[in-house]
Amino acid sequence: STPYPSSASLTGMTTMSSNPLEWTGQVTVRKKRKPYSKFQTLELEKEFLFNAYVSKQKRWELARNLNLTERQVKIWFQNRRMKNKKNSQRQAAQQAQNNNNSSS
Amino acid sequence: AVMILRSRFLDARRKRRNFSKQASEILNEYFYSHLSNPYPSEEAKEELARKCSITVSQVSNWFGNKRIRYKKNIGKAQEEANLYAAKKAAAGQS
DNA sequence: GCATGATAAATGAC
DNA sequence: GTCATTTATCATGC
Repeated sequence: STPYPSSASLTGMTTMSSNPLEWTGQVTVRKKRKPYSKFQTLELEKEFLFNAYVSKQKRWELARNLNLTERQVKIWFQNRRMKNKKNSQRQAAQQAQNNNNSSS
Repeated sequence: AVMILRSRFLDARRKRRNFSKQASEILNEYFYSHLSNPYPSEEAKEELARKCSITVSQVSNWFGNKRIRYKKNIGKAQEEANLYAAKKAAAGQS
């Protein structure tokens, strides 16, 4: 259950004896991560406050106003929801820890 | 703007601490003993988290950073790899 | 001054 | 859609 297709046969490393670790090879060419501007992040956060799930119409508007692609807006909301979830879990764990300490 | 400032205080990077020597030892031993597939299962992550006294997310962060930084150092010194490889060999002796 | 841990964009599996 | 990742970047430790 590896995250990426480990087809090591495409770069001709079949007879490479020095490095047999297939997981070190990245197959796909991914675009470089580029941090968003303060304005872009702020506008996205404001919309996220209204609803964590953005409609296709709203997504199109955000993409045009913030000079982003619809795919970038979609992924931003996905990542933002994961961040929210993670923070909720963190707070829940912290609260449980506090309850344990107070009950002892 | 207020939310940005608030998020700065919730940002764990503001209060980052290095892991203990024992924790780093445990994580490195697992990494180099599973070098062919350094992707611990959820159960393995939980066990590592307990042994290291850190959270599962911190274990995931550590392996993510370790994998990418190991990959970038292939072809360079990598004496750390040799160190743990020797340690593993010594442990495997009869 | 880099080493290190955590987070922010971006991808792919499912 | 979620979610475990990869990767660059950030912020800190020392």
